[in-house]
Amino acid sequence: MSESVVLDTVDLHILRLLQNDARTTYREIAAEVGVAASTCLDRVARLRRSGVILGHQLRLDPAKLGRGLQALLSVQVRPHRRELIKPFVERIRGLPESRSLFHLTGPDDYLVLVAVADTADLQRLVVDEFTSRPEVARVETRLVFQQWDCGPLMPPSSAIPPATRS
Amino acid sequence: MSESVVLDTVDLHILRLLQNDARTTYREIAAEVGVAASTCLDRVARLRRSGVILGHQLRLDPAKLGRGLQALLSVQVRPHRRELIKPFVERIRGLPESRSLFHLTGPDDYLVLVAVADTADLQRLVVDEFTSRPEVARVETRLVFQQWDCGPLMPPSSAIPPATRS
DNA sequence: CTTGAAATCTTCTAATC
DNA sequence: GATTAGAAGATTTCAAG
Repeated sequence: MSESVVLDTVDLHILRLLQNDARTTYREIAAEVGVAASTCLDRVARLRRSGVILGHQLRLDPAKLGRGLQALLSVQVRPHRRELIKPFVERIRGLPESRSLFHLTGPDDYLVLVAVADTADLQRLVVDEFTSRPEVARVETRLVFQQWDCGPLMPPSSAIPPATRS
Repeated sequence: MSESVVLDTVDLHILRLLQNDARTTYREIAAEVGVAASTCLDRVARLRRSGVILGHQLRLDPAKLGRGLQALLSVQVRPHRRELIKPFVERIRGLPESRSLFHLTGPDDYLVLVAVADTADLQRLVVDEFTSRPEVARVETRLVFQQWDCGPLMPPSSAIPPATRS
């Protein structure tokens, strides 16, 4: 299902440009990469079909939407059994405050990134949606001072094939 | 700089649709929301100018790009002084393995989400780029079993104004 | 905010390599 | 099989009301 895909330099160039700005037009990409616009369309369609491209997402500023405070909640769910964790995950994903959720190794099972209005809002969230729940054994809250997104996601250089594609 | 912005129901409706799929056309949005396409264009341009919309991003599957393993690294930087942390942050952001970086409250100063090929790659990364660095006092590594993105980011209902905008 | 027209972009087809 | 150029169809964008 999630096997690695063979990408040539054209695919990589297109991905780099689109990661920089997902609204870049096929004409611009074509001019930059040096192929026809219809080829770019083809390549992007293939990258979508093969699952490399999962979707196009809008990045919003939580602070501008009245959610100026972000926090990471480390959560222990006990007992850690399927019939308990599935509803837990679905409930957390559905919270309007949740931004992303990780299932991790280590003593803390889950890490939840939340965006809230202020510390009072955070307290309400932690108490009402986490610590007061029977399946939640422990919650550790850390505030986010600052967050950075990193460079484009690229395959390791060892994974880049020498020249042509299959 | 990051003050909250007044959004009416049209803005919110547009944001919800675009967060669902950032490639939704203005015609579709217009039909759904019940305004003219040019109004949608206007609204989106305004949301961009006001900083609510930070950009359009392509979501990629790391596993398909030969980075099938993700991990979270909790890092203590000592001493925690500006002249040390700025280059640290810039270096981490520049690593091809880094996906996002958080500066946090609590004993661990930074949390880094990284995507690597396998555990050998992760070990190399941790040793070469973290533990062997003089400013890095401690690193704790946790693997990501699974990750979920949560629902659209929306303002708290208390922040939604009654009817009209300025 | 809307309409409607102009400019641009996407997408398809047929032909080529 | 992949790519191209060009045409046809959509979409975006602008000007005017």
